Amino acid sequence: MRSDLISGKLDFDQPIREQRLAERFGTSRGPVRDALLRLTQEGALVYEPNKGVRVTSPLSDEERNVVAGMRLSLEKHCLSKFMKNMSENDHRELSLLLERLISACDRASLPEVAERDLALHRYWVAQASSHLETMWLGLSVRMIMKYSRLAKYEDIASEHQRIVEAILAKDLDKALYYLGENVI
Amino acid sequence: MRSDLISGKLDFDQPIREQRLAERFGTSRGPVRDALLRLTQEGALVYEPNKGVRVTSPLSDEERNVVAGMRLSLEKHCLSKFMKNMSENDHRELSLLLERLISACDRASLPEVAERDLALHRYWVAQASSHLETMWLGLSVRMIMKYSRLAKYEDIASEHQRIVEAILAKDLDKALYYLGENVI
DNA sequence: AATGCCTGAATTGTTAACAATCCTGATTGA
DNA sequence: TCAATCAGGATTGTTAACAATTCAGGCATT
Repeated sequence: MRSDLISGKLDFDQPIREQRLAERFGTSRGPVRDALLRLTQEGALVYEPNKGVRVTSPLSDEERNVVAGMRLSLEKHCLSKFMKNMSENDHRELSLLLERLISACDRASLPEVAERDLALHRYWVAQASSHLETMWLGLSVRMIMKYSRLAKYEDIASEHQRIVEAILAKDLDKALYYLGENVI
Repeated sequence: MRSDLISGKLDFDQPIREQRLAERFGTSRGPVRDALLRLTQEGALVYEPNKGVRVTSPLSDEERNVVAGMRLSLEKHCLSKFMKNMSENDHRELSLLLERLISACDRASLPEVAERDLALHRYWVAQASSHLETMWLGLSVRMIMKYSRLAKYEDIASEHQRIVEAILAKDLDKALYYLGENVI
C-alpha cells in the first residue's frame, strides 16, 4: 500500500475505501484500518472523522524546502555515525541495496525506484538510530510522494552510486557532500 | 493518554495493556488500538508484534540535539510565515494560550505545563501549515518526554512570555531569537 | 428554476467473540 | 540441582455483525 502511494499510482485527494483494500489483501477491515492509520501518521494519507482517509495533497515548494533541510541534517548525522563503525556486512548490504536501485532505474520502474531509493537511505539511518529512523520515514515518504512524479532515472542511479562509493571508501566529507546534492 | 505520556506519568519501557485502557476510557479494544497505533507513529510508544506497545525509551543527548535542530528550523519557518499574516483573533488566541501556560506553571502542575507548552507552540505551527504540523508533533512529543522530567517552571513561563511579547509586537528577529533560546 | 427536505445506499465507527501467540511457573527427567 | 518440557492464563490479532454517520438523488414546495 505504501509503495502505491510513494510511486504515485493514486491521485491526490483520492479517497481510500477500507472494504476495497480488505478484499484486495484478503483480510478484514480491522487490519486495513491499522495500516491506513499508520500511513496517516506518516503523512501519506489524511484522515477526516466519519469520512475515512484520502491521499494527502502534495507539499508546497516552500514546505518541501523546509522538510528537505530537516531530512538532510538528520541523514547527515546518521551517516556520520554509521560510517564511524561500519562492518564488513554493512559493505555487502550497501552494495546490494545500490545494485537493486540501479537495476530498478534501468528498468525505469517508478514504484521500484521509489521504494529502493528509500530503502538505501533508510539503511544508514536505521543503523545509526531506531528513534531517528521513524522520524526520517515520516519526512521521506512525504518528500518522495512529490519528487517521484518528475525524476530522471539516470540521475538517481548515478547520484546514489557516488554516495555509496564515498561511503565504502570511508570518505566522510565526500559522502556528506554527495548526500547533500541528492537530498533536495 | 498522550498527556500521560508527555508528562512522564509512565515509566520508560513500561508495557501498555489494551484491556486496561479500554476499561479506563469506557470503550472497547478497537478504538484503543487505534489510539495506541497513533501514539506509536508519533514515537511516544514502541510496538512489537504480538507483544503490544510499551513506553519508548528516552532520546540520547546526541539524538535530542539532532531533533531539537530539526524542530527549531521547522518552528522558525512556521513562525515567520505566521507573523506575516496575523489577525486580531490570533492576538487573542496567543494571549490566552500564554495565560494558560503561565497559570499551569504557577500551580507547578507538570502534566498541564507540558500540555500547554506544546499547545502554544503548536498554534503558530498549525496556522502556518497543516502538513508541517503533523511532523512537528512527532518531533515535539519525543523531545518533551525527556525535557519534562527536569524543567523549571519559572523559566518556562518567562521564556514563553518573551516569545509571545515579541510576536505581538511584530518583532520577527526578536521572536526567532527567543524561540531559539527556548527550543533546546 | 431554485431551495429545502426526505430516503436509502454506501461508508465509517464500535463491539464482542474467537483465534493465535506469548509468558509464567510447575513438573519431569537426567 | 539443573535444564527442558509442557500446561494455562494472559495478551494481542482477526473477524463479522451491528450502529452511526455521510452523501447523493429524487421529491415536494415556493
